Amino acid sequence: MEKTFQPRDVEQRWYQLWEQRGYFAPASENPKTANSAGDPFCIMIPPPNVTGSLHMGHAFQHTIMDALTRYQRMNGKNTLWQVGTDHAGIATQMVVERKLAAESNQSRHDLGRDAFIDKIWEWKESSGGTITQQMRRLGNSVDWPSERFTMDDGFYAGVQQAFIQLHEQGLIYRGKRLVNWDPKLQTAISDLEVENKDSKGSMWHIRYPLADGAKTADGKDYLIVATTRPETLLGDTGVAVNAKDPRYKDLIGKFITLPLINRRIPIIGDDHADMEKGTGCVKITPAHDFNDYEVGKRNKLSLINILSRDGMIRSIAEVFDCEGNVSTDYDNQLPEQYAGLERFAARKAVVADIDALGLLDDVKAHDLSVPYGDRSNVVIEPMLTDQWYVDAKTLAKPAIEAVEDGSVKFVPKQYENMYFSWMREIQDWCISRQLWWGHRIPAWYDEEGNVYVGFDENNVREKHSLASEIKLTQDDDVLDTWFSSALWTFGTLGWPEITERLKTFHPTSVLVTGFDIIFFWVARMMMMTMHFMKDENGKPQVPFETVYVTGLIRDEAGQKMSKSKGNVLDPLDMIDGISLEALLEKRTGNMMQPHLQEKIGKRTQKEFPEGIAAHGTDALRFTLAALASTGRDINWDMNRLEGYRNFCNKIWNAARYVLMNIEGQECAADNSQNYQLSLADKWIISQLQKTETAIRKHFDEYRFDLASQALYDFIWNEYCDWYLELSKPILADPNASTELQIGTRRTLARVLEATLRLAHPIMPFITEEIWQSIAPYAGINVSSDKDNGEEHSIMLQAYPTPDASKIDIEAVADIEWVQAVVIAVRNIRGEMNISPALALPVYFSNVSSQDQSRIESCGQLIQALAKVESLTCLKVGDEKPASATQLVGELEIMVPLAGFIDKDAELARLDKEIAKLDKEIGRLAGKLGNSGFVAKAPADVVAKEQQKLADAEDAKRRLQTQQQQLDEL
RNA sequence: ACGACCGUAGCUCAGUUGGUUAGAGCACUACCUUGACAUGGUAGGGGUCGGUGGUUCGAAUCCACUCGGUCGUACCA
Repeated sequence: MEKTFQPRDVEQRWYQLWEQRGYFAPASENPKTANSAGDPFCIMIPPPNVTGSLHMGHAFQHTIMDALTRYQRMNGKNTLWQVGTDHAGIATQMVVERKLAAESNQSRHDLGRDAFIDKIWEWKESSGGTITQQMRRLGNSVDWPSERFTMDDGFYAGVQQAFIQLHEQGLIYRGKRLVNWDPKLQTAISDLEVENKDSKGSMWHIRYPLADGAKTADGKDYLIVATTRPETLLGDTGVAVNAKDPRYKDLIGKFITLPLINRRIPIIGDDHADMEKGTGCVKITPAHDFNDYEVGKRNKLSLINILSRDGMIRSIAEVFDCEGNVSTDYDNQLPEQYAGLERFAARKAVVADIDALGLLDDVKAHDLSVPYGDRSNVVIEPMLTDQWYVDAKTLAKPAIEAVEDGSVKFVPKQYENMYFSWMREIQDWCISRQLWWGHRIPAWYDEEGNVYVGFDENNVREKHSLASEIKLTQDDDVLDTWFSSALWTFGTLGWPEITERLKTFHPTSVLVTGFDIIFFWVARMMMMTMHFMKDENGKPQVPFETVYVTGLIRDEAGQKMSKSKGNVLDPLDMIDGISLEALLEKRTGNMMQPHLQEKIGKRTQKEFPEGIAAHGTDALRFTLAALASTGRDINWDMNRLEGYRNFCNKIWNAARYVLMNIEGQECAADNSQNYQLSLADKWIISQLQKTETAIRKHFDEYRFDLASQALYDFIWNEYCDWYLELSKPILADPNASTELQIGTRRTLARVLEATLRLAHPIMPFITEEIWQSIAPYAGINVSSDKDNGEEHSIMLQAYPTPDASKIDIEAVADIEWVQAVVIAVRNIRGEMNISPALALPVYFSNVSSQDQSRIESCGQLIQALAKVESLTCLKVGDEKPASATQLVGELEIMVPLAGFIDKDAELARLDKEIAKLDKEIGRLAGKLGNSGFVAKAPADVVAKEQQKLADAEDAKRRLQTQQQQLDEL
């Protein structure tokens, strides 16, 4: 074995082997294991965006999913980790558009829809594999042969089926509504994709002249409305006042002459107008504001759309009545000076013209939050368009109940509130998008505008008995990407076909995802799945039983990782390492905002002056697991990664030690040899059982941080620090019995072997690599026997199960005593600055019979671990040498001064010890002196405290005696 | 404005239903190349658990208020 662990050498070798041998497939589909396949366990991957590459958040979630999958696979479950990618409508379309523009200076319109979609597929074939390769590097045990893509034929058919069925059931409808419109991408987006940003703007107060000579109560011939978007006045169809407002209530039913355009619009009474707020008068623009839209509907106001789809002022407005039908109630001519003006330029022009007319009453600075498209980063415009909607309220009902009654559980639980709050106020879901890349809406229109829904044109004609001469055209729009990913859990398993997999693995077991997509994805999967999937009794099936919600991975300063901040870390760079030059290129090359380049470069240089060292996949995974306390964001810490890389090396070297000592030696692998277990053997075996219990519990409770901690603690602080050291004196002792040495070798091998299995779900590679060498010494045959098809991998071994009968309480107590004595001697050595090379004579006094027998049975261990030259027990009455003293319970441990201990140093050390005890005694005495405590605290607690006080007082007394004696010398 | 979460050692984080002297890793100090490992060993230093008040015999833990931070939702004529 190499002296240090070299992850690069082992990782890919094992991954390829696992994949080739089909170890990731469900046991039920492997002829060798089909009969013994246990209960199903299934995780659906949140499909990564096909345009993307894996970031630290993926690495984190994938580590958790893989750990769960491997853990359950080793527990004998029939496991499936279903993999796939999402077509990511807008994102992918934008990537390919940009590429097209860069390469041939063409737009997608130059190319045409079909040719453009071909381009996307080409691009997907050539670059869509990035993620899957990265997942292989992370060791993810996903079932590759069944990988799905949301635009695959089978999945596509499922999406169409879902749409058609929902439409037939009246749960999908088409309507003219206000939507969030992205003028740059020219599509509707959902309000979840809108990001509200605070900004400083103005509030313009505008005079609206009253028509027909009407006057306000105080004699004015105008009303004042306030607005942050003055250009929308071109679309005003009313002014609202509160019907209770004494200032204006008499004006209700009268009219305003809209400035600039001389449109005669009614004054209406509506509660939307708040008497306390502003002037009490509100301009109503139903086609360009969500609140006004509702007011308009209530008051039967017309809708006037003044904007084109790209956010320019139209020359001719679109006028509709309150039902959305084309109307001639108003003149559709808009002032020509604004025609074709971009909306923000129009704002300026309108304000200037109003001012010129003397109608600008006031302008005030105003803080407001402005909606931006999260992809396009332009201001979103409420826009009146025809769109398809899902009746979300109906679908949400059972989905809410499933969480209420515990059919679906969130971990941590508090996310259920977030889910409820959204689901209970859910609005109908706009599912059409004006894009080319996606699932095209399976709806056709005849020339009268009648809609027919079906799988394809023929199917539609047949279904509706349409003559072949009737011309049909398919809807141009595609479905929201989340519509298809809402079908993910059952669509990937073959639905609408009822496949074996669907029957076996649905509902799935656990969903691992970020809190940021609970609304986007989790809630929608709940709605769709429960609508389409029913069990044999017709009861809706949930998509998954548990939702494990992860936090975000942030940088070390708690900042979100983003390209524009230049603080993004690539998980593969943690694994393989990267030079500073390459990292700089990665962070600053090909930037959308070149002006940030210098800042990011400097920051990177400062943070990683040497680049990043290679740490290996196992260290990365262990770090992520160790930081995964539930539901909390993680501030990434390179130092922890380094610490856990060292941990990998520690395991490696422990294995090296074990192999060095068992190779070519008898270790009772097949139990054909007699062996005897030492106290140390029994102790480490006991500790192993406890660790197994703890780690299983932690996995079952999704506490990967605690599982990692328990593993780390056992391997480093028990197995390496103590057990390996305890094994040395036995193996090195020429007088030790053969049986005892065999027992030690056997324990070295078997405990390590079990520990590797314990660690495997988190650290798959290093455990497999070592396991292959160690397992034969633990009685496991690992050679591939092609004839009977036997193949061995730690992946397919059983997860360790604790055996309470192997816990030897006495051995544990004995070794803990040994540890205490060894630490006592080491403490003296350390505090007295005695060279570790120097073997010390040690005296014991106040020796109980139990101490006596322990000294006899374990003296050799103490000598070896504390570097002690001789052990001498003093009898009662024997004169104690002048020495440095430590206490282990009643037992006094002494290292004589002669030769190596400075008297003053020892006196000072005793002072320190006594001061510590004094503090303790004071605290305990105070507590026990409190009558309330003694009277009310449980008896065992009081007794415990009393014992502690007595022990501390006794220890103090003896240290003081010691101090006195020393002082008198 | 409302809600959720967070605030524990220099840094990143644990701390189970209230009950040893509040833990870990990294960093720090001293000593050490000892035959698994210097990506290491041994010993040590470091925290009034954001603040105030309360409940309790006892509070990092429960309650109220408060300060700071993150996120979400709402409002924004």
